[in-house]
Amino acid sequence: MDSTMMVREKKERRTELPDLEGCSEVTKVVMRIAPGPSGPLHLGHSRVAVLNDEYVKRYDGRLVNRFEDTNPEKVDPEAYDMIKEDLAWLGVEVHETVFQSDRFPRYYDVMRSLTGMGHGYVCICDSEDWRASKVSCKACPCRDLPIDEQLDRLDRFLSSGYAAGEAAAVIKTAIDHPNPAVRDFIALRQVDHPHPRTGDRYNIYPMMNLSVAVDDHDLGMTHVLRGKDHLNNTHRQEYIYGYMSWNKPRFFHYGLVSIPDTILKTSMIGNGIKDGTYRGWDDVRVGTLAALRRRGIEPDAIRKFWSEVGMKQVDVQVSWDNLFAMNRDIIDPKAKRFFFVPDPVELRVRFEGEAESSCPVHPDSPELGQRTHCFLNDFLVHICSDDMEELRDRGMIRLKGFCNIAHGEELRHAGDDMEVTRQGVKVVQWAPPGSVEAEVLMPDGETVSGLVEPISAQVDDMVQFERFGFVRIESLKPKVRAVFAHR
RNA sequence: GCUCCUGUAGUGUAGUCCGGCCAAUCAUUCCGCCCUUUCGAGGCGGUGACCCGGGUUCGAAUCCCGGCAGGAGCACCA
Repeated sequence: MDSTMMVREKKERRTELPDLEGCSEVTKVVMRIAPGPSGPLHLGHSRVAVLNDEYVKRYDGRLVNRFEDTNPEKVDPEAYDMIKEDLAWLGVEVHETVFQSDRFPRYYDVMRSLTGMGHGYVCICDSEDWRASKVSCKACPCRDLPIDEQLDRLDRFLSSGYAAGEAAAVIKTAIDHPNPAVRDFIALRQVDHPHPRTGDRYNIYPMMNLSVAVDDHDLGMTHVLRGKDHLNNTHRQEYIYGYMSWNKPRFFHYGLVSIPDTILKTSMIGNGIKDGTYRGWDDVRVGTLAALRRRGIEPDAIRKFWSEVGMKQVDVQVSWDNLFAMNRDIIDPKAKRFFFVPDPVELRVRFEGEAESSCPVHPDSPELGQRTHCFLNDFLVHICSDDMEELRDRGMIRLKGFCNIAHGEELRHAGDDMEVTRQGVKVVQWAPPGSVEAEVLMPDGETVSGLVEPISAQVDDMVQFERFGFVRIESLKPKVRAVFAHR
């Protein structure tokens, strides 16, 4: 029998997203990502960016990046560019960029229409009272005033005729809606705080349910992907679609993401930077894309990762192991190998004669050549203190690609018979003469110091420090500095 | 409290709509072994899951009912 028939073909790992419903019913798929510019993107944000981008590419659609900068107190002016960089790095192709802060008059117009149709009101009640009447399904005194009066109030409100916080424009849903989270919601509020992009030209700001519904409609969204924390917002926005007789996009809600021991909250990271806990947005301890980039995580690993997680409504607790495994698949074939010796100790070796060491730059790619070093008589190299202990305990160790070292009266070159490795002698990395100081920044923020052989790599390259892990080279001079990715 | 959503191995995921081909897929993790001058890669094998209880049915991860558990929302944040 043909032996190849016995071998079961390895199934390809499927990371394909399921088809998106409703794509056949529209002429052109239009989707969006809607970041709030309060900081750069983190791993959590990358999920919706990747999913939208994947679908838009699959269906040859259009992707809009809409900056949701409707809360002037939360906007970080630098975030606009940081987010653009993050998206570009991820390989997300944005066809159009929209700023909500350019569209305030449009939101006012829609609110006027809604109010004119009797679907909105301007409430001047104390906010506590308004909320309290809502939970007991009762209309506040403002809600049922005649439309003319509501329109007068709205004009006054829009021309700053009220003090900040005194009035708010509200959209009616059903005051006795069984779901308290869906009853009447605020659409416009007054904030006397300058906006990074519009200064003090406007002080009436839309709440997301108004601006999002208006924009999703105006920009022709066919499919909207969002976290399930927006489930009730979707219900609220559906009232606006209904009142305005707009076609609704299809909505999809995916579950929330958490990653053990990882901070994925922009505000928390921002605070940590302010109080000095973190060194910046790319501090390796945080979950920003900037930090992951610095650690040598490839955008394609992130894309594959989210494609596999998909869009289920269940909350997911994802683990770094899965992401790292995907990253390793990508970088392993192209990462040059070098010896890095953490916690180095001297190894003075008695030797007479000439020898040359030789290790492949990459074990699976011989064409990349060898790393070689020449030795004449007694020599001095460095090995890791743990391996020195092993040498003492066992009496022998092998310097990878070079020779065996025996520990007797003195340390001596013990030939390079590789048979010893079959007897359990450890093969270790070592730092030849001419090695330079190196520091590896670990994910916990600590630094591991040591020696690294002269390396033929460039800044930003991913390399593997043998028996240590994959690292990204951050600088080569005056000393080698690298950032740890994963084993 | 109210409303909504969801429950497949440690983790992620396939299967659930249209019951049988599911003694449940793939990946990762962990543990062995093989290979390899790395604790990387590769190969082989193993541990490990349909939340619980009823019902319908010849047959249920899949349909129905009831529990239970987890999550989200009830903001002049997004």
